Amino acid sequence: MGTEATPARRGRPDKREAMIRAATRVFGREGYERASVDAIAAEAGVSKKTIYNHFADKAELFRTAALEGVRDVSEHISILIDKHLSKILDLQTDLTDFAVDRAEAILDAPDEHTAFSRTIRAEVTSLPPEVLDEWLREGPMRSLREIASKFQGMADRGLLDIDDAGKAAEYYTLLTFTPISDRTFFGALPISAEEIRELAGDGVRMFLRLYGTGA
Amino acid sequence: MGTEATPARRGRPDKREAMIRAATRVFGREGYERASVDAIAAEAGVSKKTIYNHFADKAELFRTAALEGVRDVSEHISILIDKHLSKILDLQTDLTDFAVDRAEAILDAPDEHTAFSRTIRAEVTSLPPEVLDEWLREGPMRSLREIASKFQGMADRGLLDIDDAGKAAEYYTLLTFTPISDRTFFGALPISAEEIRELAGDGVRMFLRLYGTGA
DNA sequence: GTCTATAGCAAGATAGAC
DNA sequence: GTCTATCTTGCTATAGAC
Repeated sequence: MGTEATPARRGRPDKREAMIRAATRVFGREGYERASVDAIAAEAGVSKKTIYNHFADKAELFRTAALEGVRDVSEHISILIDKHLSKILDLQTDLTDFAVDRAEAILDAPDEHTAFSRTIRAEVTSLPPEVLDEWLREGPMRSLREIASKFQGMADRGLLDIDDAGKAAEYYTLLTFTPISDRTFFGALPISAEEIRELAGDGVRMFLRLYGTGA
Repeated sequence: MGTEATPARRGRPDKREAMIRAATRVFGREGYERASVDAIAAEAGVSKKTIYNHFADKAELFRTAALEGVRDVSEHISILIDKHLSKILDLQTDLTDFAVDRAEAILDAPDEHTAFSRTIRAEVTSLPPEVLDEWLREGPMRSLREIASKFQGMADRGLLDIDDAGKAAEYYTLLTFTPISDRTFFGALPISAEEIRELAGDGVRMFLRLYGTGA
């Protein structure tokens, strides 16, 4: 009695987590269509039926992995934002360090989060619009909001010359993250740590030419 | 006698073209795995066997469509480069007009070239590396080279303040094309002509703050 | 070269025992 | 809830007539 007090306790949460982790890896490695539920079950160490007991179908498993995964990554980036953008000692250095850490967190993430995000981007036209919306809100838009908030604080202290903090955060991302993302096809092609740092540093220099105060 | 004088005459070139066009559309609409050779044959108005007579397998059909398609798009962009970047009357206007036309040529292309390019990007990890290399050379890298060449000419005439024309062309693309490409997931989500023009114009203003001479 | 028909297989989803 | 075994579908690729 009472063994199902919380939703999380239904069906052993560790197995559910194993299924989602396996789904993330296999979907990321193979893409949605090529990924077989058999392979996911094998990699999770459960039977296929167990997967169908927890998830209505392959699509629901994918959606669940997408939304839980993007929250994990966002949470990680949120921590990086606090670490690098709270107390600024040197703008060029701190903005570059954050850019490097963020690029590695997104494009070189463990547990195949990177490959899975690439699969999500490949499936935008097949994805239900509301799932894509939620993924964007919980992922890219959340990070953008948090960065904009830090930039506003820097502007208030005279460190940046900004009138629209949201736009500045967008250009910061465009200049320091997108070149790395584009060059590697979102983490699919290899890139050295040195090259990441160089691209991030170049981007920050450009960003400061647009938004710096010379302070 | 002599009906097979040129390779192009083998097997009616119009049918070959129809198959490649159909492949481009179906691969673009469905993605590689979901696209069935049956559907491609039906859309081309030929039987499936005819496809297998011309192409060894589904993968070769995909590769052929990829490389012929990227040449078409590059050719189109090459014409736009000559049209907008040869005689500069007003930098902001000419650079914006080119950015708008290029974005529409790539992200709103007829015959599903846009959707097919999106599928290629989704398949980078499954694609043979040499095919990806050739696709990059014939596509993005070719356009970049041509833009850099025009920028060098402008720098020589004192219109731009540039030391590395290749880098300038990369930043121009990053600032005027990538925001549109990112926002639409490479043409998957709709965007208005006004918004394209606004994003392109903003990007050019940023570009000129980085590379303009004030002339 | 082109078509109709089919072999052979992989994968999503389900049934039924425990 | 979990597993083994199976049903069913849809697809790539081929065979064989014209």
